[in-house]
Amino acid sequence: MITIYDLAKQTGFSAPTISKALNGNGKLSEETRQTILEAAKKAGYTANMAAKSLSTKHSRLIGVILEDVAMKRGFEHPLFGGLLNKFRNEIEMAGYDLLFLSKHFNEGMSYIDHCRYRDVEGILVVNPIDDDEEMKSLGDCGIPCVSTNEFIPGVCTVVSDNETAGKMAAQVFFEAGHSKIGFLGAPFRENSPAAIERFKGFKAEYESYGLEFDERYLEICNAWWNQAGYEGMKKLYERCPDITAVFVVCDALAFGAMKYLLEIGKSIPDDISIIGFDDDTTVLRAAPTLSTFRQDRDRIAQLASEVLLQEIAGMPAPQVVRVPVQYINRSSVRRFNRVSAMAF
Amino acid sequence: MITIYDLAKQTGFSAPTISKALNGNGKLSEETRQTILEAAKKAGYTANMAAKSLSTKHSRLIGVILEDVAMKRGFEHPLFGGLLNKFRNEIEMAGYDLLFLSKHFNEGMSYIDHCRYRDVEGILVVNPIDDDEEMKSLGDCGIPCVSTNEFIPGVCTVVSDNETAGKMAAQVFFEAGHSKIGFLGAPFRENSPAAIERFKGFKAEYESYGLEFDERYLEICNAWWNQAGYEGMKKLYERCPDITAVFVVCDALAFGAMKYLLEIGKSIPDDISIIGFDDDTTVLRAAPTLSTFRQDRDRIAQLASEVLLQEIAGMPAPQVVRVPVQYINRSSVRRFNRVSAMAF
DNA sequence: CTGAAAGCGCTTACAG
DNA sequence: CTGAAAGCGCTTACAG
Repeated sequence: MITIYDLAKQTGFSAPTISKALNGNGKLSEETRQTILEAAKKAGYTANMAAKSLSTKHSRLIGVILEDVAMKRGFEHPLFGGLLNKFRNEIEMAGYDLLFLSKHFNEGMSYIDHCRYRDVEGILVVNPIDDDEEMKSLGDCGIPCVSTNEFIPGVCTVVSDNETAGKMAAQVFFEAGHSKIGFLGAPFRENSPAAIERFKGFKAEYESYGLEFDERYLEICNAWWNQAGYEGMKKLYERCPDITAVFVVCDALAFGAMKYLLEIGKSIPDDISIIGFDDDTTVLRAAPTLSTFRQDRDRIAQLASEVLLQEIAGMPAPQVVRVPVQYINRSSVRRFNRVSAMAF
Repeated sequence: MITIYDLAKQTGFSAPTISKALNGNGKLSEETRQTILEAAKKAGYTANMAAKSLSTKHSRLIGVILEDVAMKRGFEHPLFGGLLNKFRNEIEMAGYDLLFLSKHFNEGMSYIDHCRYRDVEGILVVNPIDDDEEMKSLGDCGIPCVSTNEFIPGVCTVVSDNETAGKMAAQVFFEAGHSKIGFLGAPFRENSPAAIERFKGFKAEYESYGLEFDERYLEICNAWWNQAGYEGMKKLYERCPDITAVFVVCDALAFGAMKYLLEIGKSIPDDISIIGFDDDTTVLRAAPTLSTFRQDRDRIAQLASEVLLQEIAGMPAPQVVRVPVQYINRSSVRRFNRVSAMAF
């Protein structure tokens, strides 16, 4: 391993001068800078980040909270995997590396201790454990922080515009001639906007048509996973067999719901129309292909990295950044003809 | 941030003594060790890894090569996402953190330079770019290395027993009464065992029944992705409409193949049976559910981490470690009755 | 424009 | 069993 001192010897300059040349700061004659850079290149010099980090207090590390227990699926999450790809690219362009925060060291080191241990400069919260007490203190731990789902006090959240999406879902169904529309939700957790906000928008739009939303048409599944969608759909359908459409709060649940409906001999969309949420990478595999709202993973990741980098640079961050969602019409929504549509 | 010197002042011992107590090495009286540990706990002391790393040359970092360009899908890969979850857990239990190696810094830093930059102690190669020249030198870069797919000179590969799986696929079909069996492959790349080995086993088993495998029944799709499976299946079927079964080299391709077959009005498995490979997390969503070979992500990850940790500890590694694959029978294979079966 | 000195927080021989 | 000294590779004021 070759160091700054080796370069110093080779070029005849001092270590601090080498450092300045390499980092492009301080005043140096163009000539010596060139000499040094060439020597560094020739020698195959690579800086040692541990030393840099120790003396500058800048580790160039971004901590990521991404859990894989229970229904959290770590890298396998259908939304967060793509988001992380993009976030990683953005952050690397800025010279940072990702470091996954963990509580698995020494009988349960906290996330914040892990950050101190590695001198992490910023934190991306993707997927914390439900109701993790530590989340409450993240906002004032002194490390810049951004979240891409959960609301955390004092932390900027970059998240899809769920409420508008909920409204759009209701609109799509209304315009296609539906009026008996079910809502298949997931647990309404205070800090997790996804399910609550989508329902809020959906209900508001529904009622803006002068109708009252019957709470019997709302079924909250007990998780975000296929089987929960299957069971939720069963309950909803058995309670309200008159529904002609269902807005499902995520694609995974929608697949479960479709499975149930197909099993009992219903046709989608002829008997029952479905709209999902996420635009899961595998949506195209199932038949019928699911109409859904695409969450813009790339945009969320990009904005999250921008906000975080700005915070690291000392600038303030907004409390929430909303990212528009796109409705993708495939083949799970039936359009009634004009007459039927006017009939409701 | 509290340091070892703070603890030294508080307890009256010297910095080296604090260090020994904290690390549990060197000879120390049980009493002073306890005093120091308590003080550290009380003060909320967290070691600084940059300093540790600089003085010990041990970063406790494992570099991971995981690309997301082209058909590589980074965190979204259906097999590698789960593998990484498990690998991450294993490696964290051993006190290491993951660090994703990148070529995105300073106009194209190499993986190896990235490793030196961060003092990475070991490398996991999950998903390199095809024919990356740098892979050739990885084996003798001096950093312990393990691969979970690609064959790399001088690097241990932990990988599914593809050849046996290929044999099993042929067996399953034969036992179900099929004899006109197609093979839908993916690019045969020299260093990438998946497609080649599965075909090799399949063909060997096929021929062990005294039949000759007609190369017209082999179709190589041009990628590992749905659309390629669709197109490959179209070619294969148009060339050999007499097939009653197809072994597809991965589930993603199988979904595309099934889509084509369903579109032209074929029934699966009544007209054509399909066996896939991987056991994609979303296999259950499509109808019919795909019979496939489950690659044991957890076991591969666990063995890879064991091998890597051992290498780091200075022990030699085997060249290849094979992990058994499990056939999962779902609903995409038709069983002919005994008479038909005897007829082939 | 360039360099000598000191420091970042920790560990490693080596004394005692 | 405990501590003084030196070093890991780099950077930051501060002189000159």
